[in-house]
Amino acid sequence: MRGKGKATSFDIAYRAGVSQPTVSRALRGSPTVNEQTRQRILQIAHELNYKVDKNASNLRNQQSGTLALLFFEDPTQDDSLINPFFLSMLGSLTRACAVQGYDLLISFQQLSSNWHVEYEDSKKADGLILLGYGDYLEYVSRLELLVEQGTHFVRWGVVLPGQPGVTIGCDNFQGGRDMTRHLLEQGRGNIAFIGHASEHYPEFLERYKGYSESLRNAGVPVQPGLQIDAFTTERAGYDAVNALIERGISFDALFCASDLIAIGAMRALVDRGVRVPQDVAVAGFDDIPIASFTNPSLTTVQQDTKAAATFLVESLLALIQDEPVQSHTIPAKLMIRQSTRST
Amino acid sequence: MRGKGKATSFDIAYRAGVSQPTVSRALRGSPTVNEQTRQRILQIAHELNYKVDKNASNLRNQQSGTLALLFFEDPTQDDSLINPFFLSMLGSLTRACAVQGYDLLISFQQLSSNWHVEYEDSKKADGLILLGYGDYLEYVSRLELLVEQGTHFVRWGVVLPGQPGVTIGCDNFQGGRDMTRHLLEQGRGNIAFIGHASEHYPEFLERYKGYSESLRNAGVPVQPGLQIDAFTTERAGYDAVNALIERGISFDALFCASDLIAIGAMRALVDRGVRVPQDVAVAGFDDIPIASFTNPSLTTVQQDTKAAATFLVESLLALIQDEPVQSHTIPAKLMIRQSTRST
DNA sequence: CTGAAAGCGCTTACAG
DNA sequence: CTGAAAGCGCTTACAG
Repeated sequence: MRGKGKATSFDIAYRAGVSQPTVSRALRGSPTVNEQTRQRILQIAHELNYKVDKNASNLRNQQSGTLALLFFEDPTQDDSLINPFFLSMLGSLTRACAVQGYDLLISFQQLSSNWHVEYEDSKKADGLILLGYGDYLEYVSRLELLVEQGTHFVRWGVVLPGQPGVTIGCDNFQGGRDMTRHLLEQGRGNIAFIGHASEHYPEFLERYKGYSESLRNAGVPVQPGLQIDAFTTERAGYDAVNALIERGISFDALFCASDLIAIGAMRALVDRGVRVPQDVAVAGFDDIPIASFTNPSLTTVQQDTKAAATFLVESLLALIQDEPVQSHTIPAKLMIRQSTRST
Repeated sequence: MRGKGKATSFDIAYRAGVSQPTVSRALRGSPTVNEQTRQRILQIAHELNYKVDKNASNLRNQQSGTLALLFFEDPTQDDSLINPFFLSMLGSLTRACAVQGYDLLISFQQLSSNWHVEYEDSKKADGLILLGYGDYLEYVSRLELLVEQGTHFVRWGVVLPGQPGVTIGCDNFQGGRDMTRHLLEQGRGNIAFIGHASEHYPEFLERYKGYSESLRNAGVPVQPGLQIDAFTTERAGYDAVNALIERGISFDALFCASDLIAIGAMRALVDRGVRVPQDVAVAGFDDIPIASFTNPSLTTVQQDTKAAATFLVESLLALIQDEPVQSHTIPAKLMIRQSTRST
């Protein structure tokens, strides 16, 4: 049935005894095609295992039916260190795209590369989804450039006033606040915060601000010495806890800015014979799949990746259709497990 | 500088005072273009922020410059349960594609869908990379169909004789054998195997066969009661250990067919007050990033995802160029950590 | 070294 | 309801 090349709409037209444009119309569900004719065409298309050539239709339509996910990371990061949270996002995004009939092109970018000019221009994608970690202050200027260029994009991050483009994010502040309140309720008075708390990492900063607010509300002083920088890796969490202990800071709870940090932190505690949660409660952020299977299971803040992906994709498609789109914050949800049980 | 639409090669030709084909040649590095002319064209292209329209060039070239990663899974799987091992593979694949100048289109497929006919036909991808888990016997017939159709594809899995298509896989047998020998050397005599051991899941089966061989070599009888089915999730590992204990089977080591299973298994042991590794040694397979941060750190078998991705992509590109390609097995590497320390 | 021409496979006004 | 025509932006023989 199939010759050397794949069947084209001309092949179908020939067999159906109609013109090629009629085939195109029938296949695209145009209401102007006679129902019998359409049925015949669909039948033949099926027999020939015909698929519309996307390159041709996209060229003609000046679009691609594809969204590009640009996952960017610091150059220092290793492939295998990708935060499982982003994997969940990736899975959810792929599904959200499929629901809308779009393909997802994925590209891992170093922050150093010029990802911000590559994609839409080459017409491979109708819009960009930006996801990842790295120094916000370094890439915010690129966001401005994207806006200037008229590139369609959405990003996952913290919604800030005056920010270029559309951002979808979880309510990091609320998550940080709720978690800290929970720790206080469990009778913990010396809560350390492990993670960066600067404008370079706005998500972590928001979590820290939520933490600070809850402390203040409870009349507990916010001690700068209880905060220690860490990137979102197990290694960083491990090292941070050791550094904290070596500084001679005493604490009875660790609020870690991510689950990976928390897992590394728990490990450091255990290695020093500190019991979790009896001696020190540990909490994370993200609710990665492994969080309920650590030992003890990890109390954390859930970011709803399914909702996030749906918002990201729908917002991007709206942008592509020149509809007005607002940044949006998704509520965070406390997941209380064993690692913060009362003493 | 830029009007309503993006710049095309005609815009550049106009400004450079040459014909459009010359622009195309200059941009593609044809040696027949005058060097001065080329420089002028490159300069103008840069000024106009020109990018070749991939839809047009792909249509003309009858190719896409894109590889599609079809990640398939059982319908029961949840987005968030994707094995971190596949994330590592994904990261490595993306990089391997980038090295070759290809984009990677990613698609999550249910085993039930007809992923095997969608991609190459619609010219969105020049070839397919198949990755995932699920019942091998269910999809092997689809592989045959792919071969029949002349679809270019490679898959990650177990290399078996007479198998359709090209397969790249890790040496699961060797990994299983080495790990079991290690456990025996640590003085463990009652090693349970947690994971499916049937032809439906060839990777697990190979690991089980390696396990069996090491036992036999050591004169230890292979007891069917010491094997218990489990999919590759923490939950399955957790449940399997409980089932094993409730069956009244005694064991002093668990060789888990994946790290996720091992993590769930360790959790189940701890919940019952069994000490790891003092009472029971636990080993996994995959060496996912978290393996070195579990408590105790997890002894496991490393699959080299960077090598795997390189083989997969290079093999696929060779297939696309109609070069002969062989299936290939990559050595597995023992990673000994705390969870299997001698008692 | 360069240009005029053809064509990749589709979609959509336009005409009937 | 359907067809003839144009054109999306490129690449590559072919001719000079």
